[in-house]
Amino acid sequence: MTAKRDAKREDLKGRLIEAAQARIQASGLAGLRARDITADAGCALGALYTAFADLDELILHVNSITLARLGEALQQEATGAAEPRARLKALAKAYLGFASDNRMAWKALFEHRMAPGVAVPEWHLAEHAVLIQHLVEPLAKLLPALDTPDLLARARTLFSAVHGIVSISLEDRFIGLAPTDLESELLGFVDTLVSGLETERE
Amino acid sequence: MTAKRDAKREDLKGRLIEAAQARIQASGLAGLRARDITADAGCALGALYTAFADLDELILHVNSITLARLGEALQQEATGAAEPRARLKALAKAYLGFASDNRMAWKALFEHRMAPGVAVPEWHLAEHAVLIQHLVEPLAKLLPALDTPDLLARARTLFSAVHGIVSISLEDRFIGLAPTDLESELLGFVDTLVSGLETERE
DNA sequence: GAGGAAAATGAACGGTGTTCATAAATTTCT
DNA sequence: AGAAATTTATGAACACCGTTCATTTTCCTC
Repeated sequence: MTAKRDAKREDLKGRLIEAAQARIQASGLAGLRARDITADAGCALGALYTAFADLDELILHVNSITLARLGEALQQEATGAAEPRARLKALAKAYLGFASDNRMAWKALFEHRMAPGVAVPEWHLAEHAVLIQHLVEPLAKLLPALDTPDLLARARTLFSAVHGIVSISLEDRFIGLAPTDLESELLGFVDTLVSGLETERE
Repeated sequence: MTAKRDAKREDLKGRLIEAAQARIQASGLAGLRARDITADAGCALGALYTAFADLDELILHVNSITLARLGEALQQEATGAAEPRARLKALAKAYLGFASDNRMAWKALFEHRMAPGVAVPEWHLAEHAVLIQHLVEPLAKLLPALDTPDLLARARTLFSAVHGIVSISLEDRFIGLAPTDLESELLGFVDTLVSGLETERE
């Protein structure tokens, strides 16, 4: 029976993930240090490498949890309005809300890069894909003539556009908008795009 | 007369910028090493810190040059078509073309982060703002009722959306589109958005 | 409980950006 | 033009990073 071993191992993994999550939330991905994480988790520096292959793998697990939380936030909105326009706007608003409420964790999702030549694991790519799935259903109602591959492409494009708007606004690179202006700007954008889709359908 | 001093100083700066630019183009921002740059530029390691405050300042100068080249690429397209729809599509296409032709340099524009607590210098923010300016004129034709602040907000939103579509597609995070599909998807997006803007105007 | 296997430890390693006493080069003064 | 003063180039040294590994400690099997 190796119960105690496995339990300790899982406990250590959990504490490391939690510590890394807290550090990311506080100082962002750039401020993440293996020595800080292990100190917070109450273990030795080397213990991190008995639980995970390297820091990247640990970050991937933190991002997994963030994606799950983001997925829940979107799921709540997706079950609300039935009309495609209202639902897409609700999803965009929820995405913006999550991003500004969990700024550092959300930024980590897209800032993190694997070591050169190392691909993102398949299971993590699949978790990202879920974000797009929420858009397919309302888009299908809006564009009944499209087949599945085309719908997926449109959904990915729409997600990318919304992500770009949220992303650039929450960075300091361009002159920022007030949060309330950002929301109305984003919802206006979705409105315009939906109107365009309806027009083209005719 | 301090002519020789200034000339040498400018020459050193130029060689460092050129070396950094080549390294970024070859291995990206993540593969940039102070020792590699100074070796390529033919100077000692410490010389970098007599020409620039730190690596960040050097990267900022490389990004400046990239922004200037991107600006030229957009300028060429901006003087072509007169119709707003055609011009916005030409600009989006040019942006995508520049991004895929200069992938590493383009990525560096948005991946680079200053040290924590240090703001991006004003002169560099201004260089970014130029990207948006190209969109204002065609948008003004499309939306004659809007005042300047609103036009700027719409232009920034449109740029962010196009940037998001290009950005996520050129990364490996989501399932990628073939380059040719990406272009038609992007142009279709601009088409839809312009149609939406025309509809709402009525 | 004894013996063996697995895991935790933290000092040590190689590599990073940055600094700094020293040396070289350039300008200024007489 | 030559000497003194000032600025700049140098690269070894520093602090810090992720990661490794011989050693110790803990846990499982018998």
